[in-house]
Amino acid sequence: MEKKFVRGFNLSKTLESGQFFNYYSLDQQGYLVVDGGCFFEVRQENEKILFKGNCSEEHIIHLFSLDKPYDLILKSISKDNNVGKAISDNYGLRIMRQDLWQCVISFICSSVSNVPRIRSNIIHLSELFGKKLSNDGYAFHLFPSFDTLCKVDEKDIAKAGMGFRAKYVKEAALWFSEGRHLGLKNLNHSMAREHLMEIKGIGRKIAECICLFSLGFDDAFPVDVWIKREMERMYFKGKSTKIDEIESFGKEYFGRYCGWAQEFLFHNARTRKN
DNA sequence: CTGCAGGTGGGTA
DNA sequence: TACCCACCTGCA
Repeated sequence: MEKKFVRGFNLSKTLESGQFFNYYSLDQQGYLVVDGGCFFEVRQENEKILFKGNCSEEHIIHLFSLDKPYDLILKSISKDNNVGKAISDNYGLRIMRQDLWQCVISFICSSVSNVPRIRSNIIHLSELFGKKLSNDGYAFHLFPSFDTLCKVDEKDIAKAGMGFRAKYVKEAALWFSEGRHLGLKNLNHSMAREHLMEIKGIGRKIAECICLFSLGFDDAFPVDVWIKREMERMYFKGKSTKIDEIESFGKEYFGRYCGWAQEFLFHNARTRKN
């Protein structure tokens, strides 16, 4: 196991916050994390993370955004008691930057769905089409490549249980195999979002998720029904408000790290009792 | 059994 | 532009 000292990081909260789906719980608060073709075992002991796998420390730092100025970010989005409380309840939660292809498929699967089901879709896709590996006496699968999935029949993709989204998964695989994703990392936020929306099954909200959870645009602000309800309650006196209006309010109010504010509010709304 | 869920695309006025 | 509704499937 390699070790790394970390501050302002909570592994469990980050992995289980609904931004990332390809992980398995192991014994002793450990996880197996799969990020595209990369995998590692990881666990946290206070301000130390222990990890072992086929990817570098740099990859893990990038994946968990450990290179970003956490306390500065928190300070910049701490506008009021609503976010302040969400932050203190979830200190250590970070935005990840996961493998682009895996992120695209995960969020295509997210429409009108829920976290357990999205995880199930991703894991089934991996079991059906991803490379099988063994590690310390257990087996798991890498996430299948787009080159693999673009040769698979849509009907077979659907066996992973994503229903009507299977055709969008297939379309995304073809889009990637044509190399359409290659320039994405050089585009600015709004160009990248527009480009992603060329894929059927990716609209505004999912494109923003990919910008935030893979491409590292800290000012992406996806508005789903959870955030919508939460922000209507907090900032619009409970009045039903258009998604566009909530998005522009969020960007204006929270500033260049508004995506991080979104994640804290989202997590807060989703885990609230009752 | 019915109804609904972390959106989107396609159709209509 | 602004609505409406079907869409797979799992789970209440």
